[in-house]
Amino acid sequence: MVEKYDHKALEKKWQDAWEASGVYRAESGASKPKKYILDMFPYPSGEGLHVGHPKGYIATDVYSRAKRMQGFNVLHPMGWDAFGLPAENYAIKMKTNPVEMTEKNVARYKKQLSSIGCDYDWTREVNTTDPAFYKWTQWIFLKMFERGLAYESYEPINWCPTCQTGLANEDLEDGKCERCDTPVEKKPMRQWVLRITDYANRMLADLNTLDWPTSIKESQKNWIGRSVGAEIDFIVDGSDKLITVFTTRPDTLFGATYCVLAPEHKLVDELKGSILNFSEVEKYRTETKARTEIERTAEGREKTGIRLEGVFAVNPANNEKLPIFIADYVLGNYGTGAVMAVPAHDERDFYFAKKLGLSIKQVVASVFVDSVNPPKDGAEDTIRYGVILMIKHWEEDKYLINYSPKFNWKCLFTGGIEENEDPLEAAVREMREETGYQNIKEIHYIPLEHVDKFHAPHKGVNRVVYQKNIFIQLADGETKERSKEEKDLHHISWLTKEEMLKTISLPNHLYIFETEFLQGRALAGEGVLFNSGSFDGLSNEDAKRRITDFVQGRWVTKYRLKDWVFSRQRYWGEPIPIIHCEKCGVVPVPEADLPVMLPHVESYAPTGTGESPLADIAEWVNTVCPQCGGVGKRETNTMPQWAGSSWYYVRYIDPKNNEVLVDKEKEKYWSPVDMYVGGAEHATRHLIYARFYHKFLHDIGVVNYEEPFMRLQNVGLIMAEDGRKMSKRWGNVVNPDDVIAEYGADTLRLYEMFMGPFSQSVAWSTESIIGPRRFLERVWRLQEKIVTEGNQSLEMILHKTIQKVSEDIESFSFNTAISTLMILLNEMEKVSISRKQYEVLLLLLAPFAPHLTEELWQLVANTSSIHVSSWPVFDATKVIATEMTIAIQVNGKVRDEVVFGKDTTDDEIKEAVQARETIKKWTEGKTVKKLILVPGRLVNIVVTD
RNA sequence: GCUCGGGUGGUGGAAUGGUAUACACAGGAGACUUAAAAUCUCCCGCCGUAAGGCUUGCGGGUUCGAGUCCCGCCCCGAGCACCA
Repeated sequence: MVEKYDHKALEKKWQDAWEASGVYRAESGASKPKKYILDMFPYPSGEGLHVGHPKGYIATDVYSRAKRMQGFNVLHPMGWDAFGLPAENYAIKMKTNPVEMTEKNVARYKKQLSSIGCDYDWTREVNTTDPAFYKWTQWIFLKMFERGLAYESYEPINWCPTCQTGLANEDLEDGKCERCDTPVEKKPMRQWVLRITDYANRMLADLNTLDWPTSIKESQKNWIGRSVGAEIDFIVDGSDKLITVFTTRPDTLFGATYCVLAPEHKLVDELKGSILNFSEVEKYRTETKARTEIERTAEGREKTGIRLEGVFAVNPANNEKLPIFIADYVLGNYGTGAVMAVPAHDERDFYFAKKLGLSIKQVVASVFVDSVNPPKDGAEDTIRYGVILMIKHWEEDKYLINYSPKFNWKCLFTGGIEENEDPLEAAVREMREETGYQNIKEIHYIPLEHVDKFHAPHKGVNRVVYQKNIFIQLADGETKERSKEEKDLHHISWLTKEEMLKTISLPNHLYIFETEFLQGRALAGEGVLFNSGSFDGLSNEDAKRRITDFVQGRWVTKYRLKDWVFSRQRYWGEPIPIIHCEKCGVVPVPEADLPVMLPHVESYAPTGTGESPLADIAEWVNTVCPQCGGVGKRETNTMPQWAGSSWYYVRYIDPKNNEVLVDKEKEKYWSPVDMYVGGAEHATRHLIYARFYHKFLHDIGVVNYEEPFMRLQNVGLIMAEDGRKMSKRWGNVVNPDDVIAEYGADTLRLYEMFMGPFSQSVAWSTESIIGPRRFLERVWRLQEKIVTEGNQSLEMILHKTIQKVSEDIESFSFNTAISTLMILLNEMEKVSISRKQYEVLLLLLAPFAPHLTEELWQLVANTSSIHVSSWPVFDATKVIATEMTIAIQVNGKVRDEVVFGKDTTDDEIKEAVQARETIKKWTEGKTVKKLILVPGRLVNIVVTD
């Protein structure tokens, strides 16, 4: 009888032993292939960990242990992202020093991580608040400054009135501060900005080289927001001023009916003298400024704007004079801050034009291709002009449907326009011929023309018909008798609007009918040009370039991504290493003087003046200008929390180097990160910034590779049992210390990996954790069953398990790896096992349950650690089956199964399955039409009556 | 609105176009026990006494065969969004 599984004693024992022996230390420059496995380092908060936090750390621990056993030199470090607002706010609230507080929190985090059994190489620990570390954060800033990538700006930025600091675009969520949910204001102030937009294109292009989740790549694509279009100059009539617009639809230039400037556009001031209603314009601009971003972009908000009276823009395509507006639906900080408005083909311009009664001119026609008689390749295109009529009843809200039995169409009425005929006349003529009705109360164009394309078989040509769509309301029910031919061709009846929508069978006719009821719509899609001078008939895609060239426009690429607002008016961050000198201006701190230490202050509270608390410390602020030796003042803004986290992973490679940021040879060996694990919420923040930093470091020769993280896995949240997020506020937090005390670290680890797919969020279950615990106890008790001669039939499942567990760990499918181990255990319990067989189970389980397996490993007479032992090798010859189970289907339904020897021929199988009584029952009296045999799997007998 | 990802038992979930519901939890029955816990054995998608039928959000399609592929819709989650 063996001892009971005592997780408490055993976990403590091995954690101490591992620490003493340093088994997890990574050695640079070893001859072995490397794996760099990384967690997103935590911000050590005062609240400690809940069970959700370690999920990702357990995963990298499992992965790194497996990789070490598979013969890799593994780097698996951990550190602390300790600067930032939460620590500072907490320090203010608790009236403590953030430095001391950080030390205390780090110690607590480290203890908790160790109690989970994580295999970190603590000799490489980094901390962003350590001057020896932030020296290099400042150094990178200096290098960016040198290259013009860090610059001062006075543009209005996002200001959080609660946190009392400026914020980057990335720090907002729906126009609110991501930290405290306060709506941000626009505040003009001096700030430091990083030119991240210079890297937009490379960051977008290189996404293709990364093995990252699609969702993260998509988020980054959306965030960078590339769009390709044209810049086109409109001359302001009677002046030398130009309005340069950016558009992705230069093909619609002939349809431009007005121009819109952003309210803050500088041209408004330049044209002041010519604008007749300037005071009104000023009023509108003031109102706009007062609106927050949220108000301005609120869903469904009516478009507002005001015309600049007395000035006109000239459309370079046709020299038409167009009115100019300012409107806040045009943004000052995107494109050129000015647009050409094409209401027929842009939804926003359409609503604005409708509201202000501006003209709408269609220049692109949708093309509808007939599905029954599509145009034939090689046949000649002939152009025709036609009308399509929507006819309304003289009293009721009913419409005339045209049923053609010959073609089986249920549609509107159509006809051709004869030479020199007015389309409206043609419409009336066709109506009288086809319906017999005579008198008209109202007739108007439905404001969207389109093109129909089909093949006319009797002529052998393809027809391209430009259709004008026309609405007619009858005056009365007077009819004239139609010809027999017309009567046969057009069966007519009155339907309600709803019935029409259900009945009309041609998509183009349905489209016309709907358009009339919407009172027009913007056509944003593809089509062919008309009303566009010599460009008529071109596809709009072809027309884009040609019209841009025609008006000497420039083909350009724009990004949604904004430059990174990099200064914070707060205490707890890296000081920006800049000195302001009255004589020399902005002067960088010499490299030799780094780090610029963060001084101790009496009060950390933000000043709210746009200056950080550092500004109050005269002895720190006042310094000497390194250039002229005169009076200098230090920059008092600090860096955002993201600064340190944008490059920390490089420092783990060479954490103690005082000469350079990282030794380039060591960097070459360890980089890039092979596996990076963390939350999806970092998609458009940390993961964008770090890629930008890395590319910069590559450009200045500090690192060897273009991208920092080759593979990324997202960790799904662990929710509380009530389905909500775990939070003090809800009182639903589960503390890992309690779980470890009751079930042990190995059970916690196994359970968190078994809960479900790794990247998916799941609710914690107090009930389910018992499963993994029972499993470990059964593994523990299995040692009693070891005999000298193990069961040979076990070899097959053993090797299948080796293969499956290896693959599943590689793909982060830990839940199925564990279920495979459970299946193996179920099988092993049924038979006698050898020591070697038991050891395979232990080795495969070791990454998940490091303590238990280490103990058992040494109990069954091994002396070295299981965690430096070799991973079991999969032997394909061991999994060749001697027999196969064949399922028998009749018409796709499983009716029986039979076991055959592996050498049974196909013909033997086919014969045998049909001879079975269980199958005859289903095939009797029927003809076997077909027999499908899937080797090693099934037979499907297809029968008919 | 655009772009992704997803929808399978009571629950968490599994499934290269080839026996849907593996593995686990919960539940039920039994064994051991004075008893309970722990452990072990068996049952466990739905309808049906059974034979059998039905079942992967809904509706179509391709196929000998569809959770898986294609088309249309509904719902949930994520990112972007007055971005011209």
